Amino acid sequence: MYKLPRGMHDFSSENINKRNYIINIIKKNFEYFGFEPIETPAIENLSTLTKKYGEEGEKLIFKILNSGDFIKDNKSLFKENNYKNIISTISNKGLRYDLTIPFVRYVVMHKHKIIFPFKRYQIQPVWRADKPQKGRFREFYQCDADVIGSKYLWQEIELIQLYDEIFTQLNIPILILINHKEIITGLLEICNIDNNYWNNILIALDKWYKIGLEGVKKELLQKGIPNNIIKYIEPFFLFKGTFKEKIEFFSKKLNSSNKVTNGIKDIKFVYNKLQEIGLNNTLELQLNLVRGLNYYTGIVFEVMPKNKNYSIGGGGRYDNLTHIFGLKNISGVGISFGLDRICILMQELKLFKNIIKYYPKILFINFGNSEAIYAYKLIKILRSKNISAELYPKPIKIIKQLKYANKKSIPFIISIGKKEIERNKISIKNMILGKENEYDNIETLIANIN
RNA sequence: GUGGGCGUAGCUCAGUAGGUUAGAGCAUCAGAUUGUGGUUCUGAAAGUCGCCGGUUCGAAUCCGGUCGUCCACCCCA
Repeated sequence: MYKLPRGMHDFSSENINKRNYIINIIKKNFEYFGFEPIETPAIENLSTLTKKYGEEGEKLIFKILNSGDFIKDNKSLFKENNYKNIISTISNKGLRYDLTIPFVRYVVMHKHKIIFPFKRYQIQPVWRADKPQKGRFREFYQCDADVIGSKYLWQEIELIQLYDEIFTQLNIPILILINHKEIITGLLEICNIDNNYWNNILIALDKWYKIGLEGVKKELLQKGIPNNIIKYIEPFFLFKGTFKEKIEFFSKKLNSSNKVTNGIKDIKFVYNKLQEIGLNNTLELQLNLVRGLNYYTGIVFEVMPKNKNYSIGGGGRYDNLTHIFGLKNISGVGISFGLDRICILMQELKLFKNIIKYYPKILFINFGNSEAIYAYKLIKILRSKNISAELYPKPIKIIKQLKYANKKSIPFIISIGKKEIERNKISIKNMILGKENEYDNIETLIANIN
């Protein structure tokens, strides 16, 4: 039998309808918030894709083989046994890995005609050659909204409102976690922790909600972080309290660091303004929220469904991303929605109940060629009035045709046979109530079924 | 990239001390005197037991490999 390549999935129309429902709400709000759509190609040059991702990321990029007979021209190539050289000779293109890098590339390429700050959104699939597991596929959609060219915190405030609004409309109660990169790095500086340890510490912290405090401590010890340092930083991550109490605690204990002070100032600003504007969901300061080791530079956020411990969205500010593409001093901030996980979650929460199936509303029974012509004249009128209608393609037994309607949950059946044509009536059956009605013309029928 | 579970009909699964012709339910298709559904009844079709190789007189069953899948780890811009 046929198999799909690893990590690839077909989507049924039911899936698509559900996904479109979510996408429509996201898109609508993106646009209400002033973001404009762009699309970029699935394939980018490897030189573009590998600008930021580093060693680990590069392994996860799907590479596309160059066309032509590259063996003929590089006879000695495979004898070298150097994987990197071989790859760079036989492949210079790859599938995009995320939407941010192509976006930054887009901004740099089109900067002459872009009005800054540039607010764009992008909803497209990305591909990663990762080993698939729960909620992780090799092809999946990202929904990103980014602002580039403004470093003011009002952008952060707006993006949090965007999260708040969209998840409210999707009926998903969430927790919006927020943190600032400089609070953590400042803390690490105060502890005099060797730079070489930073990555390991950040990675361990990022797993907090997954493996818990003990897990994080264990991993830190394993990575060679001295126990006294763990003891020192522990209270900051354990501190329980309201948003305000946390801010006070951190700024009092860590005021020796400019970075921390700066980070707290930003967080405070965002928090206070949002309090005044008002949010439907809870905003929480969470020091162990890390996200993107060398990517984000300022405020970072993450969205978790209430009472679940996984993320369905995240983002943050990145100051140096355009820099690597040669565009200096341009700050960006963005958020992303995990479409597939949101879909799985909504299924779990049974939030798809009210989504209309896109099956035709009316099925015409096929009685034969001459009756079908008569039917099609009515179908044309119905379709022009935005009522979906179809004719059963074969003049087979009526029982069969009705069974088909049943299976597809088509609510109405119109039978135009010799009887009806002779009497100049239209007979429509409501499949839910089991009742049949007759109308003199299609206009009164339309008026009555709505 | 590392480790583990799983792979039998379209779907959910039975089926091992290795032994004739591999089963069930649901779904599908056909019929129950030809213009009205969901029920019921009868019947049919459907599988190279993921694939390749090995052990054996004989393999769905044991062994090796491979592909797919699920889970955990690594990582997640």
